[in-house]
Amino acid sequence: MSKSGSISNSVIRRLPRYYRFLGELAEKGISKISSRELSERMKLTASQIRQDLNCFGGFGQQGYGYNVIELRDEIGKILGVDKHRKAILLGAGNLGTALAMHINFEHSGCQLIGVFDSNKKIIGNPLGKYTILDIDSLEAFCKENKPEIAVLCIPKSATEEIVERLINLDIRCFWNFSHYDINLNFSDIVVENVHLGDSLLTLSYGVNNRND
Amino acid sequence: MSKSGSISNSVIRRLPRYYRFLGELAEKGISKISSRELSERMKLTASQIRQDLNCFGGFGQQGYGYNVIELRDEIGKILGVDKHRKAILLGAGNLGTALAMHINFEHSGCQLIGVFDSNKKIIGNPLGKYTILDIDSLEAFCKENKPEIAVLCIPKSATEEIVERLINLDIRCFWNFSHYDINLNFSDIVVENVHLGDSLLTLSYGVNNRND
DNA sequence: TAGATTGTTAATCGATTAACAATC
DNA sequence: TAGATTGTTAATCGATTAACAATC
Repeated sequence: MSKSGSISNSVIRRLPRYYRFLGELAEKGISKISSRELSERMKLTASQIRQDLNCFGGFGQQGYGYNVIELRDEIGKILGVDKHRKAILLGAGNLGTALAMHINFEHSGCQLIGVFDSNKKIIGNPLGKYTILDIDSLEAFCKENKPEIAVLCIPKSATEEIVERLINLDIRCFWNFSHYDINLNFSDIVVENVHLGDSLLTLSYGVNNRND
Repeated sequence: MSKSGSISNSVIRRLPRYYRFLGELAEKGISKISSRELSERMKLTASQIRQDLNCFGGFGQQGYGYNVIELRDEIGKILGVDKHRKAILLGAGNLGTALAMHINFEHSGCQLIGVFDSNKKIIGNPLGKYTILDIDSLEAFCKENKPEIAVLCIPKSATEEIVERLINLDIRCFWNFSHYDINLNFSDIVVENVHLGDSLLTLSYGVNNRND
């Protein structure tokens, strides 16, 4: 899909934001945009935008700029939003509930097919369009449904054991909200960590050093 | 507090992780660590650790290494975990609830003093140790309590207006979970964005390109 | 055609890694 | 003292920015 072998992480992390901004432009009915215009809206340089996009191909037209919808769709394809990869969510606490209810998995290339918890008091309860499943049925469920992605909203203490079980079930992709640093000796593993505690501490640093 | 004028963002973003790892080492009763040992546990280079730490001062001892508790405490001070900056949370939906219940604000230099929502049906309800306050009382509350930080767990559509109100109330620090890109013409503003949608798309890219 | 704007190469800047003298 | 490991300088690497020829 990409021009060269591998794309730098810095570029990849900017793609979702391009995708989002272009989507908003399209909604506003703007059909054409130049790298300069886009750079002003996104507060980055036109050079960077052109460099980033050219990692994947020449999506623009000289003298004109970029077609908003076309470019958005191309970036969507690069991100894989058109895919339907099966995902399961572990941990139906407040955070797990928030994600299951409000994250648009379908528009992000995923299909959330099951929500698990270990708390007998909530197993069987509805959670939006899901029913909370017993973590004890994880193995049976995965063998039947073969999810590829696990969303981890479980406490740190439970994570190591759960990750091992998930690895044994051939799950290699993790959206990790637990405080546990997933660190495995598998080469083709994909982990996206969202460490909210670290994020708040980063804000705290900023708050305490905002006149530097 | 810092040796030189300003510390690079890359360094700052690693500090919370150092803080966390050192805390875990301390809990395990490990009192001394070298940059090499720490680098192996954290999967980064010893050079980088020494460079990072020396942005703030010489915390180690040649021939010995670093005292775990001492170093942790120093990094804590740099991050401002000993502060008690007042914060308010806007939006008591699933995500706001998750944060109010599970984030340890006190250990991150903050003090959560109020939770607001606009939904009349939930105003007055308890939320952990808080009572959900009416967003209409935001101005009165802030004038009396003078919070410095706002945690935004509100929908994108509401964010622009709320941010303007918060700015007028002298709030300059934002932990932003809304999909709205805060982009203001104030120089001393601090924003930590947590864009969960972007995060999932980044994972999606990884899932779809994991053999590159 | 002239003007605009891309795609791409070259220059700059910053961050990471390596090396080593200082020193505990 | 000898060994270990830091603090710090120098070298390398990668990412961003600038410049400009290609071209619509």
